[in-house]
Amino acid sequence: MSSEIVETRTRILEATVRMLEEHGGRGGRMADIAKESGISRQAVYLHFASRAELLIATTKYRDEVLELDRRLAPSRAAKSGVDRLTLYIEAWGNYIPEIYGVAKALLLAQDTDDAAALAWQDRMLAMRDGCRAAIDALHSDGRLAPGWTQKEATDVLWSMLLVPTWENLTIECGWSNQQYVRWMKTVAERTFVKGSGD
Amino acid sequence: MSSEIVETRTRILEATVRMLEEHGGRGGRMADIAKESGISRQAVYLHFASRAELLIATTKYRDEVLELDRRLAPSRAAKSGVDRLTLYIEAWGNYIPEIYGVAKALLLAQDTDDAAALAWQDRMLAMRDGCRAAIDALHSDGRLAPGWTQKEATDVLWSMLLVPTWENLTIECGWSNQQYVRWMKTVAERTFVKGSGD
DNA sequence: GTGTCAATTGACACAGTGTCAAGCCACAAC
DNA sequence: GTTGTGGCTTGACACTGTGTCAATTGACAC
Repeated sequence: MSSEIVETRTRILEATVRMLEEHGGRGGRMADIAKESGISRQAVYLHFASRAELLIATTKYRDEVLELDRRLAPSRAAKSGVDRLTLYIEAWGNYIPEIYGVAKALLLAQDTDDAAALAWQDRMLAMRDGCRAAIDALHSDGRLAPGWTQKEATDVLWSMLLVPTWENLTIECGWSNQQYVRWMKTVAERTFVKGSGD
Repeated sequence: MSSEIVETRTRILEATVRMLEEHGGRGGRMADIAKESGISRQAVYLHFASRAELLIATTKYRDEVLELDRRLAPSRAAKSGVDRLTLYIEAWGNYIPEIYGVAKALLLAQDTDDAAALAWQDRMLAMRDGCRAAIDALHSDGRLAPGWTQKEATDVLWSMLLVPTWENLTIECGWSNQQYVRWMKTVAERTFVKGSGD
């Protein structure tokens, strides 16, 4: 039955998630993942051609399971640019901790694997689109702070929402995720919104 | 003569810098570095016990050669908190591109090597001190924007000045370094300085 | 000459990825 | 009932890169 194929594949993906979440992206060798899946190391290669491919598939799988699209809906439906901006930060900021393990592994795999680098870049460019949409909405409302071009503002917003920044604030500085979301919103408002009374 | 030891050691360090700058932190295997130094691979191990140790030594070496301390002096001598903040961003922002290759390599080595992780963390904590000093100065002037605790403001400033953010803005977004410095100053002022007229 | 010391050569252990070939086993078709 | 077929197993092996070890060379110092 092909449902068994799917079953094994899914079992590998779930095991990968578990291993990576547990080790924070480090470790999680093919042999470990195989063991965790309850199959042989070679069997993993029957489903995924390489470690990079497995990581990429796991990333996509997580996005589906965690319903990234649904989480972004409130931002898309926002009535004002300011709302769009803060709702986007909220959605993304609450999403990062859920994907951190897998994301970190893919981030690290970039070093040695071009396919992984490309996949991560794709992922981040999709995230950039959300930033761009928020900045564009702000601009349409005439509330983009003076001095910014839309591209520059998008680039900065994008960069400040990157995983390493989140990583530093939460893991290194000990912030809660709530704290992260709250302050990123504040920083973004003060930085990008015209006349944000402080 | 021990001057010859130093000479070889320095030659290795210089070669390491060249290799890492060239490959943007990727590549630069021990064999490559040895070849670039004009000695055998094993000879490198006579001077540095491991790749991680070599990377750490190279980082320190660069800080000395590039006179990081001297570059930070203007910020330390600043009369106002606002000046201290912007001069610090300027110094650090202009320093990153000079160390990027080596920094990136050390950053990547963190994954597999605990000593490298520790060394990088040390390095970043030193950078955090500069951020803290700037925020403290701002606070002393009574110009820290309302809402911030000094720790939180320090954490955010620190995080936004991290190498990956610079990397994304310059390499990914194609910004010039001048552009990076200018906008980081602006973001920091709008975010942290009370009554920064926008 | 003898000692010392940096450096060389070449071999090897080890970890982790990825490949290959042979075989096992359950289930389906005829 | 035997013949496929497909998913999986086992075990061996190639390859890369790090780090170790031992024997040797060559220069310079005393």
